[in-house]
Amino acid sequence: MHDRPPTLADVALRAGVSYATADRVVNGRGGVSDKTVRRVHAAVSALGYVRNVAAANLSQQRVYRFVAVLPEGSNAFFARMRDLFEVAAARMAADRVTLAVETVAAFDSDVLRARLDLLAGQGVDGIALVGSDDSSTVEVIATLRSKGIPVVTLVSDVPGSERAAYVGIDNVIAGGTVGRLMMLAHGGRSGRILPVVGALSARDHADRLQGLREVIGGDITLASVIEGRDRHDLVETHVAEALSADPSITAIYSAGAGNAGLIRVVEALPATTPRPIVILHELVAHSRRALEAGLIDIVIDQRPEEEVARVIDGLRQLADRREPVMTAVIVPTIYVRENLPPEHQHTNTGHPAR
Amino acid sequence: MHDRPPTLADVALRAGVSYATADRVVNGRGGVSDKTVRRVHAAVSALGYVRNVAAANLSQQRVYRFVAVLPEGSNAFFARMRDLFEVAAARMAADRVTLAVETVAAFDSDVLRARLDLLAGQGVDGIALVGSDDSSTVEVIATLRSKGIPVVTLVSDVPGSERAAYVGIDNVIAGGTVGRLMMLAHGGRSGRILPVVGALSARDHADRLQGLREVIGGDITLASVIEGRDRHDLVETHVAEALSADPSITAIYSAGAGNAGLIRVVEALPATTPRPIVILHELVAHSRRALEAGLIDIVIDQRPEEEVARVIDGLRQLADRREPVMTAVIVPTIYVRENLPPEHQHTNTGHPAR
DNA sequence: GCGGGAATGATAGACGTCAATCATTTTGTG
DNA sequence: CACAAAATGATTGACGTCTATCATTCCCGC
Repeated sequence: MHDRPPTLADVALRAGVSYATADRVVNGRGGVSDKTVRRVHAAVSALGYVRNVAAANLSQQRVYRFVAVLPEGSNAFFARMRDLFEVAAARMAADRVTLAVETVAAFDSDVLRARLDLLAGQGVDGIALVGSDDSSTVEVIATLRSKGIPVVTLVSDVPGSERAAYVGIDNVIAGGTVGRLMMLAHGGRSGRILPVVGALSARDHADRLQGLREVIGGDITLASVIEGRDRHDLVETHVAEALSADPSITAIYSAGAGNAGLIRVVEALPATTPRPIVILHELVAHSRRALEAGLIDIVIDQRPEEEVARVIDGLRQLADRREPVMTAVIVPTIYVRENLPPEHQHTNTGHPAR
Repeated sequence: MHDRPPTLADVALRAGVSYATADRVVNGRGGVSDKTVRRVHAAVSALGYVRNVAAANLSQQRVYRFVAVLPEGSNAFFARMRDLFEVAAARMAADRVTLAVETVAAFDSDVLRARLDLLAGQGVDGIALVGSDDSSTVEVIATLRSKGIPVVTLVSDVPGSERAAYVGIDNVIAGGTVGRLMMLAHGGRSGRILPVVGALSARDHADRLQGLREVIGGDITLASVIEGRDRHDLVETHVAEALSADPSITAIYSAGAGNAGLIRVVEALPATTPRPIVILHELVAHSRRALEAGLIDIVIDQRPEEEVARVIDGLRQLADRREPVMTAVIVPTIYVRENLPPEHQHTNTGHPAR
């Protein structure tokens, strides 16, 4: 028979107490004798009672207000992330969760601070932001926290801050993964890897290089690091120079952005010699095309979809004061030409109301 | 100000109609003039109304009853999947979704059929099952469907059946991914891959081999296929034999189960010569340990966690008659030693009620 | 055994939607 | 203009939980 799930009224009946008492127990309002508490708990587990969250949320008419702050600009990765947040926001509207996506000038911590201060005054239940490694951000997070607004860092952590959680990959692990693949691709032969980063001072890029170094061994060496400022044009010229200057280079690892430039260099390489092994980060339009065209070998991706999902999940848990919240480590994913996920749609796929 | 999300009453007011009429429109009950329909729709989008699913579910007191049918036995992969389903079931109880996990003797379609017939009579809202390629299963699915019970196939599809969706990897793609990695690992040199499957008659294993064949080229050849019946002992003896018989083997690809035997062989290999490249499927306890120990190179995983999540999602959508449901293609994931996800906990992490 | 505080009971309104029912108004047709 | 049919309005109870208030019973120390 279709037995409906037990309600709190059922529990009260079973425990031989009134609804009010059962409610006092399950909601921890106090003023109930130990004996009765035990009786109610026994009834709860005997019946397998779980409170109906739909009803609970309805009665409390709880509304979650979250804000995601992303760096603005044309960077393909963050554009995708913005997109993902917006899709997620649309889908969550039905659950009374509002998620506003904001952009601030990248790395301008004053603007960020001003914006966050403003938000703090408006009853926001949680904030997700892309961390940067300066003291100003640490302070802002502390301020928000003191006002009871939890902050989740995303993609890049703010070490030493009071962020409730970090959602993103461990960049040392990502670099190590690349190192392992480089070892595999060289198969015991000697080789020389050309590392390309945005800037060595950027924490995440440095971490990736470190991870790489920890794993490679044998006859694999590193050429001197190119700093491309994450700009296509600079990466292009510097990599082209390095390749012609050092013919012993067998592989390229780009730990940062500006990969369209790198891809152009590879494309222009003479077809006579085997091209170097190329591994780079983030599956976006141009890296995807290059992978499909066989210009590069592997893309390491941090799965922004999953990051977005976890951020929202984490924010919701925090808003419900349901600690502890896990520091969700996302593991970097390896894409080759064959296991690419279906191309991402730009259209907002909102569910029609039935 | 904290404006609460608009309710249907707000929409009605805005549209200048009664609540009843607004309800008729949004729930498609008919009997409303076109003009009014348009007015209501305009109000809906003007206010950004989204129906409160919590309230809706509450009023309808909808209970979803799903069943997942998995093959029984000690197979590590399905044991993990069972686990995942059970954890998911516990977590979903709060949402009035019940998910029963059942096991039937693997590949015994008569038992499966009997079980499913029984379930069909008991008001189940959806069934997930691991497909097999026989006509009996096709029939059962058709019967269920005719009774209005949607079926989702999992891990292995039932081609030509009326399943509403398939959740799992495309095995040709998985094999192709392995092929690409094999090419990369051989780096232009010649090589010989030893393929190990459970049985060539198994659709999924054959697909994986086909995918492999499509991608490899150059000087890479395939040794003759070993059929290990997915049994550790058989795999162990056959692979050991093949390796000593053919010293030109540079790589092993195991498309099926029984990999503990394969790992034992690799472990026993003399340390003098470089060991072959080893790629196999499914991240379970023993494959994980082998990867960590450097005995194997790569594990291809189908992310059972994601599959479980999608199955449940899909079943819910189907139960709500919210077609069309996507045939969710899950992309195989590549694990090397460095990017392994955190070890999976066997404990049920149920959320405490607040 | 009496007073007082603690424990428990009883009950009601609110949340937003769904699914009814019945009453009333508008519209179209001859 | 009358009349039926179509469209719309008005209203109600139910879903399960939360929160609140007030009434009642219990137990303890004196």
